[in-house]
Amino acid sequence: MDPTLLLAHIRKHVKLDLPEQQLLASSLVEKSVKRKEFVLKQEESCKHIYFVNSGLLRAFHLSPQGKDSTIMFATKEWWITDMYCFVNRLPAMVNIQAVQDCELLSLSKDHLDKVFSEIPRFERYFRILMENAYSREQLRMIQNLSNTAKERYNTFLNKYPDISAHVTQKQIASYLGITPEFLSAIRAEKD
Amino acid sequence: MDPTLLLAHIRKHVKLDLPEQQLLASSLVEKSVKRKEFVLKQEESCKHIYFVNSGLLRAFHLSPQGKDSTIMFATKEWWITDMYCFVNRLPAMVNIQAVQDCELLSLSKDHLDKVFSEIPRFERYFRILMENAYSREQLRMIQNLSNTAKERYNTFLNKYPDISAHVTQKQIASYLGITPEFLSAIRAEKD
DNA sequence: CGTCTATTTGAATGTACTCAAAAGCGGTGG
DNA sequence: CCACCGCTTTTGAGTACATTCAAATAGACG
Repeated sequence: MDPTLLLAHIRKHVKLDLPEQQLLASSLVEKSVKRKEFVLKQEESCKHIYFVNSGLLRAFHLSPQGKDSTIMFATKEWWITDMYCFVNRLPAMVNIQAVQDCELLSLSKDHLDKVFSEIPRFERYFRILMENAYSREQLRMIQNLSNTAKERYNTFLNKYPDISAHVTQKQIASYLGITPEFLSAIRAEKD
Repeated sequence: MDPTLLLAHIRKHVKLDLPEQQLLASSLVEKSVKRKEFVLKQEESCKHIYFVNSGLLRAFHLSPQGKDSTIMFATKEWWITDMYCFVNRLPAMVNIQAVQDCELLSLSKDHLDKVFSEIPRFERYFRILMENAYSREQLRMIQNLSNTAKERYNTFLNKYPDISAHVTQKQIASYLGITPEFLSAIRAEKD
């Protein structure tokens, strides 16, 4: 169990003393997942949130008609879960699957609540994370509403070069909300 | 300055003692805005977050081409600001305008940070708010990606009956990411 | 090497947009 | 109180964007 990367990430936002770091570390469980393996499946209960030490994950929703919509990708230093179902203790609406082999730190809802109570500065760290996550979603919403598919594709490439290099076009299309065929056509346009 | 509604809202999530309530109240400034008046304009600096005591507001982005995209509506008991620009102290990307006459409580970023430091339980309240806001955006994203305009329209009507009753179709269309003409066509369909 | 999936290409279709014009509705001033 | 003005909503025709389906090609993995 190596919380080094997480502690470094936390340090960018708040200071934890040594006992706090140890308490946090004791709440974490290491989890390795292989490429294509699922960390969470739709309809399952979503009791954990994951910090990515290495690798790449994709969160996606499957509609009743089978349409695949990518909610987010998560790489090194990102937290990922089905937040809605995690906080409300409801069955998951999204699948989380490894795109590459991953090393994760897993934190259960019960442990998280305990850590919040015992380490107010960790709750601050999380408040900041949630502000950023909310802001990011809002920004994505603005862009989805006001830009064409082509513009959204270029924005995605610029914003997440490391991610776009490791996921398939099908997965990017699913993130942009278009079909793989149409993404292919967009890419074929000169410039 | 009447923080009654806000204190009641906070009480649903955390307990504040009397001195904490008073400290919070002393950080708030009452603000009345008339129908059509702007609380925030794009490019301005976004230094405040607003709690809605009464009335109805709309946050929207105007693209360089003049396309109007509604980010959110806020009614009684909602907080509203351009969160991305508020937390990062950047010029606003969204406009916030009163749809109806409003009574607001305004809280500056500096005061908010001070309140976070002095009242950890208020920071918890905010952490919960941000989790909910993030979850809600994520849910909206799933629906925007996987549902047709007609389905999104029906979802909106069911989810926010009080809002849909008070905003124009043009504003709903802008929230759904479609043109007013197309929304009109959707409504005209039987069933 | 063979199989499975991703990507490309193309034709036909459907969904949503633009533009223009008419009809409806609400607020304001005479 | 009514008439007018401005904005919203509706309607329709023509167009553009994006999807579906099918088939061919290319890549990745065991």
